[in-house]
Amino acid sequence: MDIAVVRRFRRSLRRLERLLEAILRDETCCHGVSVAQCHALMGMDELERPSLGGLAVHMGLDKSTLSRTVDGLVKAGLVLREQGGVDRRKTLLLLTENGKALCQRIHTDNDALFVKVLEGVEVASDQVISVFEGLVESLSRQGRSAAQGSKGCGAGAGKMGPGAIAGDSHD
Amino acid sequence: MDIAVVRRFRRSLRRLERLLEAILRDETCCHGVSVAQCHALMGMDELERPSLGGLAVHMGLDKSTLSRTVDGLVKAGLVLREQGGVDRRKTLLLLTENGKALCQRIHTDNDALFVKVLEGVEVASDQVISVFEGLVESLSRQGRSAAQGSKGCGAGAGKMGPGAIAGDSHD
DNA sequence: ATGCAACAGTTGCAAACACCAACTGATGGG
DNA sequence: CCCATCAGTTGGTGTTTGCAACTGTTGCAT
Repeated sequence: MDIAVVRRFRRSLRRLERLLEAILRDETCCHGVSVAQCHALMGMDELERPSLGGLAVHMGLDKSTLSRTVDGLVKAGLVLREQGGVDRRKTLLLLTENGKALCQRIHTDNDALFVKVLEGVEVASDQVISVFEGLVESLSRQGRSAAQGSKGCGAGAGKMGPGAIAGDSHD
Repeated sequence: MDIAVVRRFRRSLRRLERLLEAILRDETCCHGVSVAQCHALMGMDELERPSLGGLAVHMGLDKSTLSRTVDGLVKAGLVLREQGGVDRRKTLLLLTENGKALCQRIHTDNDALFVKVLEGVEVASDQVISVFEGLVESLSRQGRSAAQGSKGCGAGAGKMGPGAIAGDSHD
């Protein structure tokens, strides 16, 4: 494979990283909640009454990190911790009415933004998305052996080859 | 445009964000320098003896942030601050021999990783890259027009740094 | 030349986010 | 009954970031 092509790709990826970073940093961004909180909200929206640990795995975060993030959401009245199930260790997370409403608003806004983004690409949107999904999928596979090796980072699987790939990616 | 398609895209984007976050966090990642430092190194490799401010704009970072990041690189003997040009306010940044060598290593490793990633996608690599570049480009445009007014987006001049963008995207 | 606005960079300060380690309480096998 | 294990919380720490304030430089206009 042509190295120049790879370099182009990596450069674009760096650019995307910075763009996302900048976009995320905007305060109007999440209608009052922080970025991490917003992500957690989206995660809860995707899963069905997840446990804290389950959501942490889903999001690739440490449970302690998520625990604190959820604290904020609970304080803001957007999320409830539901205890007292069969297993009293578990807390299930669920959105309050306000939480659901906020999710809706966030979705609406972001859908609008990304419709524009997708329309701004010359290629047909479904194609763009297919390629993008394929890319993320592949990165996920490759990245697993590269990054996940170092420590038990959430999802048990891990297996970890001895740091073989040392992939920075953040280059 | 079909909303379901947009949602799929957004979900993939969230996933990518988490993946990058996780990969970047790997300590073997940057051969001893931090992620931000590594990015700065790459930026200096792309530009020709940039000033601190110039690199900050290029990277979409506040000059203060970059100043501190560069501090670390200078301490590590990877970068030199070159003063005393025509304009004595400016400091030009340049890589030392060690810095250049590190850049090389980082490039080599990452090229290897992303060759694998690209090979793992079913579509031809040049196509993947074209689509990806188009996407990043479009996001950059949309992001820019979206807000621009909200805050001083770092490097004053505005001119087009990937600075302030109002949309969430971090959803 | 002098005075002043704009610029380049540094430093002080605070916030967000992440991880690991240590801890508490609940579960369940031996 | 005891102890390893699991779920979640809390304490501590590090990185990364931005804004505000400050120093020194430059250049323009008076």
